[in-house]
Amino acid sequence: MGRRPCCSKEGLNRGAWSAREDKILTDYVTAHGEGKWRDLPKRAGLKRCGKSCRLRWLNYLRPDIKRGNITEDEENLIIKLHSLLGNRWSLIAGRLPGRTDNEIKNYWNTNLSKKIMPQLCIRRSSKGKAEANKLPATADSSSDHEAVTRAAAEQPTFLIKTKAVRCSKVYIPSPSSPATQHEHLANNHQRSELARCNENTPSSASELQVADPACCFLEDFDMEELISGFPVDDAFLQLCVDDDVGQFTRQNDVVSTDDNGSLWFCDDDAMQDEFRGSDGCTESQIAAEVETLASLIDSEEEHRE
DNA sequence: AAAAAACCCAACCGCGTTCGG
DNA sequence: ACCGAACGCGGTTGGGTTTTT
Repeated sequence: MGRRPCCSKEGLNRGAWSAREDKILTDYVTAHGEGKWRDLPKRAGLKRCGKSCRLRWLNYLRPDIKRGNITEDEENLIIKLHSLLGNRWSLIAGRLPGRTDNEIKNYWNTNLSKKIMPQLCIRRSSKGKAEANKLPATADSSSDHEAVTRAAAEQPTFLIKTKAVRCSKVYIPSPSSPATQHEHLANNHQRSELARCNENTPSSASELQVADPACCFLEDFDMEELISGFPVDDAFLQLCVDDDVGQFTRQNDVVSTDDNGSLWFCDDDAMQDEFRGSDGCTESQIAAEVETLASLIDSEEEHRE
């Protein structure tokens, strides 16, 4: 059974939006608020798919949208966040007020990816691609591809794997290495702060100042996702079996430890091996990155005030 | 000046996740 | 617990604009 299309495409406008359509959509959303995108076109009298309306509103018409002129600070933040989060554009955009995920994604693809990884800069153009499609793969093009793959593999990366792709495992590195004893999560107080963030309990500003800046920064991230980069000890293990955090063990995942004492919420040995064998990303590197990011954002917010 | 190539970004598409009945 | 609808996300495409030849 195929997926039902989001709407009937027949008789609908496609492509660029006209000023009149923009006005209709803006007026409608201003009057009725966001949501119910599927019904919106009919109610507003637009010949557009609901999805298209949503996208147009979120990426272009919203009043708080900031357009163009990405500042150096924003650029640095994007680079930093991308190194931590990868292509999680919506998360990155969430840290850049007024910027949309689409804008950041485009900006990354057209500007930053070249700056960061010039060796990966193989132009994508519809014409070029059409040409490429016409031509059989040459020795040169395949070696280019290999070079790109190699460069990508060699590129140091400190990604926080915020969402498992086709896998629900959560990997918690071993506490045994000295590097795992990094300061800002080394005591139970801070760990409990972390747990509280996870409960989505609103914390007062003063409370948050007491907590680790990294924790404050992490407050509105999905802690279940981010926790994969943190060390584990007995107290944390206990948290895992408590109801509040017990969600880590959902979906029939099996909690196990490996030879290094690392904790796995996954019973797939092959995947564990693959994950372990990936890059050399250490907990301390992640911690340092998060801390840097936290102070960066703090200073940015101070600057705005 | 014209054609081709490159660039840029809005919009589309399909899939995964969340929500509500 | 299940299922379908709605939503949200990230990858990709298409076409307008700018730059190069």
